[in-house]
Amino acid sequence: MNCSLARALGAVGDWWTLLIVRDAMFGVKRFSDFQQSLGIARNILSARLERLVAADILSRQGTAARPLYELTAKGQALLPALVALMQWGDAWEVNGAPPVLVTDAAGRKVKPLEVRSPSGAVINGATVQFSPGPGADRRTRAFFKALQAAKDD
Amino acid sequence: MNCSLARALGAVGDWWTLLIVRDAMFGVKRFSDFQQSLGIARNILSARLERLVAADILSRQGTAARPLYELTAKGQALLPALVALMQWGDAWEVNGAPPVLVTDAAGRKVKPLEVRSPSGAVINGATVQFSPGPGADRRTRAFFKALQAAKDD
DNA sequence: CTGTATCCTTAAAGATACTG
DNA sequence: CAGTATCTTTAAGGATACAG
Repeated sequence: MNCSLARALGAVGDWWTLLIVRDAMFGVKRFSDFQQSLGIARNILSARLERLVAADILSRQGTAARPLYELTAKGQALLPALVALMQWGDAWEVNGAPPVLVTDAAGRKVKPLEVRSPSGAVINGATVQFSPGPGADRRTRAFFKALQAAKDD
Repeated sequence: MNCSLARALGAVGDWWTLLIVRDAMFGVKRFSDFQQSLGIARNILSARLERLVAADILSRQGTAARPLYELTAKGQALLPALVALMQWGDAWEVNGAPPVLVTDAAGRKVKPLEVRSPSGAVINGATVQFSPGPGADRRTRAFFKALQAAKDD
């Protein structure tokens, strides 16, 4: 599919994978620790870790007998997406107080993520616009063209 | 699971659901348009739309015979998460140019999302910290305690 | 047009036992 | 400790036909 989101979901778009990445952000590095933390079956965890290493989101460090799984730069780059989802979950899905705080090194809570234009203005779901980019294929262009035509009605 | 991310994933954590929300952000409103845009089976789309309406992420407008699915405030609040994933996909998963641009109303590309501390300093995967929040249960607290102990080794 | 109802096939997940 | 190998069960998805 000609869409960045679909490609992102292809890499981290299932339940367990994102939770593994979250645990890795927390500092979990060992097979058994992931397994215990997530309550995931061993064979599933094994497959997911393998996929994440193949996708260069995790790297296998330590010894072969006692590996450590650590986030690569690509994996660390998922932080905004992860935080955005956690903040949304806190704001809209959880009744009551957030179970996990995201902070800087000094323990200060991070700010809510906001989409901003180059001028710094906050963009929301009502003001955001989408358009075909330079990498759009014919189908994507046709899709947006039809969408625009429908709006003009 | 005592985690905001898990709850977020429970609501929008499968492949199709997030793509439907993305289409809704684009401005797609009709059953047949979702179906055509995504290439999803009708029964699956039906089930997903129903779930999204039940979760108050979409609302059913228009007539009963010809409904329009529109994002609620809760659905629109997914914009940062969606944009974060798209930006990550563009930066790390796609070779070449981005297929879709996210812009403000004037057509200016939005800035990359960044996690920031209250002081405005950018926080990345290396400097971020996590800690149990007020809503943490015993298990979550024990988890972070064990994690801290492991780091002290 | 917007679904619902069925059937079928495949894939994912869990449990468990075993290996280096 | 860190997996692999198997087996079984369940759920998800797709195709298609039908209904309001």
